Amino acid sequence: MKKQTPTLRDIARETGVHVSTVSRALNPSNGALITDDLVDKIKAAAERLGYRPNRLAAGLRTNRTMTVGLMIPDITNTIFPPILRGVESVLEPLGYAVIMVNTDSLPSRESLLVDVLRERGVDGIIHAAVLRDDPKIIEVARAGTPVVTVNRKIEAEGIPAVVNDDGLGVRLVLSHLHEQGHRRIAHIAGPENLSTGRFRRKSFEDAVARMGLPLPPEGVIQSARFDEAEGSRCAEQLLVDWNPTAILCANDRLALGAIQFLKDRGIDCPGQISVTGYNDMPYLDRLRPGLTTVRIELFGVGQESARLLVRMMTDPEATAPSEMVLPVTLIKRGSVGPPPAD
Amino acid sequence: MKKQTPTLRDIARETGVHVSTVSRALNPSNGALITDDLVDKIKAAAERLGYRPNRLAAGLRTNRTMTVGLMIPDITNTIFPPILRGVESVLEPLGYAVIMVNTDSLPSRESLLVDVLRERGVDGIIHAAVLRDDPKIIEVARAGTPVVTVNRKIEAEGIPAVVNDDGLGVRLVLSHLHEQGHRRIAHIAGPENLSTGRFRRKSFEDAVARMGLPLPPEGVIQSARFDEAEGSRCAEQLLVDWNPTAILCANDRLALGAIQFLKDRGIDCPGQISVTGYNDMPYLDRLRPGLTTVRIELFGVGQESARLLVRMMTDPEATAPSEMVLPVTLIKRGSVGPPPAD
DNA sequence: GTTCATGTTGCAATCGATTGCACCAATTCT
DNA sequence: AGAATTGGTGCAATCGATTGCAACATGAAC
Repeated sequence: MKKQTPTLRDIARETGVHVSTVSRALNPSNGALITDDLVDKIKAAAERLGYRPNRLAAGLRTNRTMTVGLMIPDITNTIFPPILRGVESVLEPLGYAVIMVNTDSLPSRESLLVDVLRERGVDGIIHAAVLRDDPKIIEVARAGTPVVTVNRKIEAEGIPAVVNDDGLGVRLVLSHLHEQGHRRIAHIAGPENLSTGRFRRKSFEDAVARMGLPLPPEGVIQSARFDEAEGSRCAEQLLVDWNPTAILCANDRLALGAIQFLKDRGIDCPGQISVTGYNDMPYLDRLRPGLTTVRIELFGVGQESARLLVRMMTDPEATAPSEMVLPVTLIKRGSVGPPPAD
Repeated sequence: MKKQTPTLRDIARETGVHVSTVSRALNPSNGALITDDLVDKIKAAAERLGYRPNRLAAGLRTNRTMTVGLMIPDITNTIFPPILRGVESVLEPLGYAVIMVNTDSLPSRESLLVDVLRERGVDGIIHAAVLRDDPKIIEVARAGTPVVTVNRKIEAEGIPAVVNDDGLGVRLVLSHLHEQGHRRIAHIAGPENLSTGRFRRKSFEDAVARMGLPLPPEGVIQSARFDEAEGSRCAEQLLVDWNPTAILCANDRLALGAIQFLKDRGIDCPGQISVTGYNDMPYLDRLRPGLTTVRIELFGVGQESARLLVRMMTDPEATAPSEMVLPVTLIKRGSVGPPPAD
């Protein structure tokens, strides 16, 4: 009843030649030249039988499966779907499939999932969930599997990274706030174990210092996670410890949480306190107030990382750029206004 | 430099037994019993060498790759990430990996992507992007690959489907609108080639008829896509052709588009026209007005479909239920109010 | 008419794990 | 004590595609 999928053998029998000939006819890059007539005949037979190559078998022999692994923290986080589509947009036309896994930013899961990918013989890994300390992926990269990191980078390890220009993004927001007249600008920083969190914080502190603005230790609050609840908590903390006129948040979700907190307290945004986000999640323009934020190139980041990986996979000797920085854009909406007239 | 990953052979050499023994020791279900001492010794050696099974090789022999395919229209559509996580939450602990592909609801892509999955020997497919006419997936199912459809179903084909109770959802919304006093209720229907679109429309028409409400042909507008632009277009059309006091949209994005259109025209929602959505996308509660909608169980749908698929994959003889209907909830927010006092 | 180059195809090993079967040893049964 | 059972392990074929090498045919060169 269930008919077996046809193999090279079936085509060989059908056309009266050897399987190796069929293999070469169907895959010109494989080796010797086959007579045009024969090639046509074989291709016709393959078509007729509905032949589909068995990538398991090919992969076993060649060590190339035409599948790549994509590791992200959590696909329900709105910034990742566009990245995935970007990755797919370059890999799929080339014949690659992608196995995606969610690490939830848990080291234990990450380690486990790397194995899941390796067992399936992925040709390379795009890693968008890099943690501060990440021995496993480094080991994999050392063992010869091409690895590209996205958004976050592994310090000092020769693994290429595709990132957005976070330094610029933070400076753009800061300048905007400064122009509006803000001087006491606080920061809700992202989790310490994520390089985005650390890097944006450092960019903030550097830029603030360079602009000569005041920044007491209480002016920066460390969040534990990139979510709304943490945003609310940190905003409250800020209001207790300091009295900023603006809060620059390390991402949109923290900003949404902060704004929610202000609203609950009856504090007007942007009337009394301005708030900014980072990433430009979808639908942010429909909120009240619209969130002023930094747009990063998600799709582009996905594309570039995939292109980089393809280069590494196809030419192991190619020297990959260690870092690729994509531009960012400041998106002005309603959550920023001039500070209250004291 | 690049060290080869260890194989069964390496463990066999290390422990002085035959590879088949190693295989059996590491995989008890495989066959005969091995002495406990030997098992321990082999496991220790495997651990020490950092052995990871090569699923390609195993899959080639057994026809089971512990990989499943997940087909969705577009992961950037917010309803799909939770479904994916639901699927993953049951498959991953069982050792399955998932290859996800985006069809963009294009028949050509769908057909191609089914092949992408089959070439990689997936053990089953969860299909959340079923089109009205879908010969390819039917063929695959007939050939013996377990297939489960999600949200949308293939009529009359014995392929089990996991769906939300759309009939109930539509009735809940309609009753709510009716209670608020609405009598002229229009519908922006989803694309005709998607079963969600068709089914919700039918549910709407049936329920409206049963409630004895008026429904001229102009009261239902057919959208071409589930997106905001279509929502706007259809809303405009409705206002030209009829004058409803409420618009029941086939999904949230259509509703958002409709509301945006009303806002642009200076028509108050819900003051002059009430609007409802369907699906309960994230962040809808933060919009102005908050969107009244139907919450469907996305994560749950993912889980159930995965459970169903696992059953089909592990026990080919098991009779799968043809359909599994999950409950829905009406979520009341600000976009619905009483109709204007004429 | 050999010899040699060239082009085309077949042969067989290989990738790593699984599994039916054979085999041997230790135990149990009669 | 000899036969039969059981438990534990090895042997070798197998899954489907790839690929180095051998083999052959053809035609050119001398």
